[in-house]
Amino acid sequence: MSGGYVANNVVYQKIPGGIYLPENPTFDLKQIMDSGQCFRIRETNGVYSVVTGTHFVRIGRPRRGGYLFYDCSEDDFQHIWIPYFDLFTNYEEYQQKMVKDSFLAEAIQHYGGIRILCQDPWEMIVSFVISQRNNIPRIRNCVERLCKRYGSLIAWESEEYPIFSFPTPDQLRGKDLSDLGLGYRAKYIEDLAYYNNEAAWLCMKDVCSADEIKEILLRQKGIGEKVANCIMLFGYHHMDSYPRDVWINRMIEDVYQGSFDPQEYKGFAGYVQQLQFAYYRSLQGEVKK
DNA sequence: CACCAGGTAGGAT
DNA sequence: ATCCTACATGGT
Repeated sequence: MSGGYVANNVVYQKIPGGIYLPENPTFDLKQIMDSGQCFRIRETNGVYSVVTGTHFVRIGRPRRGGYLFYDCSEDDFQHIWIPYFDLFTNYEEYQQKMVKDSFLAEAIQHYGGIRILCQDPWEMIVSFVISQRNNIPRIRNCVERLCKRYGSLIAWESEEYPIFSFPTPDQLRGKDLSDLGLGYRAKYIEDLAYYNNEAAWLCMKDVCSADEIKEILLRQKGIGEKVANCIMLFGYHHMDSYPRDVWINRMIEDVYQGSFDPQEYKGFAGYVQQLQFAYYRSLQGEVKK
């Protein structure tokens, strides 16, 4: 199979029931699922299910190999999933600029399939407010409970497994979130639901500078420097954002003798951060391969 | 029963 | 400005 359709420089094949996309060393769904930037990708029997907004897709690896199969329309593939997975960006270019650093060169060997997803800003705001002083499996559970309780039913992954959208500010407004296991973060999210609707958070990207958006984020209770940087990177795709959490700080101590300047990687510092985060955690035995 | 998890707010130096 | 501590919940 060669040639095919092209959208945003992405070459794909259209077949009945979905889309075939050639496999690519800079796109590994398992690595992305485990990277801690998204909390809603699930894997069952080798099939990944992904939700963004009110869209849902299953992605599998066909027997013959070399391709990923997307269970979606061509329209959704072009307008939802190519942007979501940032497929129009060439991550090999970033990687080539990173190999002068031996730790990053190793990180590419093990986690070069990570990309920076383009996720919904509001979903990132809530998810990363939940993330503070919390661990990744529990963040997942909290997000899932929120969706199940207040999101909209949008699809069925299987006969017994319904898929819910992430609840919008409108859907959360006025709700009591104290029984979802969110702990002290529930109040922050209850208040955030009043600040803006989902579309307003989204279109801020077109109206405001990155500095202005970050400033607005930092004014919210429950959002500090680290969470704001995560929202900027994963929600607003501000690739120069370099979130510093406990792992990144430990890594900088261990690997870079206490000083690392993300400015050296202008334009993709957030990608560098994700590879450092994933690789360093794996070295510390925090994640199982 | 301590300690920890992709931190932050609010108060005291 | 920088340092300190409480903070909900669930898992080792």
